[in-house]
Amino acid sequence: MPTPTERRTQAQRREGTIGALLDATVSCLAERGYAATSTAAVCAEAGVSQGALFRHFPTRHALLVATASHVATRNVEAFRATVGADVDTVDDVVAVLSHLRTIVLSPANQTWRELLVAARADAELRTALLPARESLQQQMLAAAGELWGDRLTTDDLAAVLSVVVNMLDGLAFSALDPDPTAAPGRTVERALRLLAEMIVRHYPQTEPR
Amino acid sequence: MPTPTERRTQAQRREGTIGALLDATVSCLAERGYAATSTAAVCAEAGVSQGALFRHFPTRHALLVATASHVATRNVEAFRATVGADVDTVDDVVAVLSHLRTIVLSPANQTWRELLVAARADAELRTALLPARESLQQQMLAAAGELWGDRLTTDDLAAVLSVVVNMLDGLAFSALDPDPTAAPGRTVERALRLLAEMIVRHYPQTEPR
DNA sequence: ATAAAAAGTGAGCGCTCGCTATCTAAATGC
DNA sequence: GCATTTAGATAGCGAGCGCTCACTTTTTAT
Repeated sequence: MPTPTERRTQAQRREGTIGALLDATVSCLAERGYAATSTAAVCAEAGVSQGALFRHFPTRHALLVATASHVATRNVEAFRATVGADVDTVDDVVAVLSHLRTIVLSPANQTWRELLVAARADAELRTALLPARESLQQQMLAAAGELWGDRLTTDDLAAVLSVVVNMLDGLAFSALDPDPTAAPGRTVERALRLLAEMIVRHYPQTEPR
Repeated sequence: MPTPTERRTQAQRREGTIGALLDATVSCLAERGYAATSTAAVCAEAGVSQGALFRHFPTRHALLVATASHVATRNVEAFRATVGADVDTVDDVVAVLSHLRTIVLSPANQTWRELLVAARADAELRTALLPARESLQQQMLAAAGELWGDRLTTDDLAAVLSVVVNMLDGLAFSALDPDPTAAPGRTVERALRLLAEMIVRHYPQTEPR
């Protein structure tokens, strides 16, 4: 006799399969890419039938948009978690940048980037992703403000944030190798340290606390 | 009677259609994205039949790889053309960065980036693109060395190049709007100027010429 | 207990994909 | 001039795509 599968309410069943589908979409996008994330692949990964998918999401587009906002909240939470340590020396900034880099290389961020790239050629997806993009940027700015808000103006903060996250995103795009630490020549580490040095030199600490 | 179509050698015909196919692939990738760049779409854009495509390229993969090296040479040429002006003041560096940004947003670079993203989920494409990637990076480093080689060591040059091009690539990925100049708040311009200021402060000019 | 509603299944439809086979047109070697 | 080789056109094949529909299973309301 198989396990009698304890009773669940309809809301619980619904929530469960929707969550499984969203998680499956995230991992599919992160490790197979946008084109290979077919509805069949997602359903296989989630362990449900295609009919179940199309009951909760009217179209593939809707599934992807829902996944986008799903990972967007995760991403901003991961970013906020980075904030917290004091950053005074160059080494402190290097540590923050390295930590940010691992976050940027996480599956959730890979997923987000994959959707952003797909949105460039897809007007519907682009407009659907717009609110999440703006909210994400705003929340990241707010989180950064809690860390360095006493040293930089909001404009400067936005500028340095743009430099840092865009550089890390660019690195993530050009880092095709599965093992990013085995980069030849350590130019990435050098670049991150250079950026840290430039930042602390340009925005020296106001005074020791 | 239709135009009698002046006589061409077989080599000329071959070269002509191959060039048309490569150019069509570039524009398709740049404005429709990787997934929508089907063999039918490329042939329609190039004005040839599918049979003609598969005569010269055994598979879609081969067409894309050929297109990759095609645009790679264009990109390094465009980058070299940027080198030439003296860069002493912050405004000079800002001008160079802005020019680099327009290059990075060009169709040839969009194509290259689209292929890079697709290569992340495609092992064959990834290995096929590897030599072009390395040669591109090396040539860009050499070109940068001609401009700033007298001020920076090779390692420092590689680091600052990594920071600059990765940030510009990241900007290109997050710039989904067709009109990049109409960005809200001018944070991009602020970020570019900040980066320029940090660079000239960190690497001051040795002496006036 | 039973009817209604919601959740989940799986076969399959129309369509487009990359690619092939068969053909005609054009250039080349003799 | 004629046979051979090369370039290009066209129809269509098998596979996979997003998605629908008739159906069963599970929960809910009475």
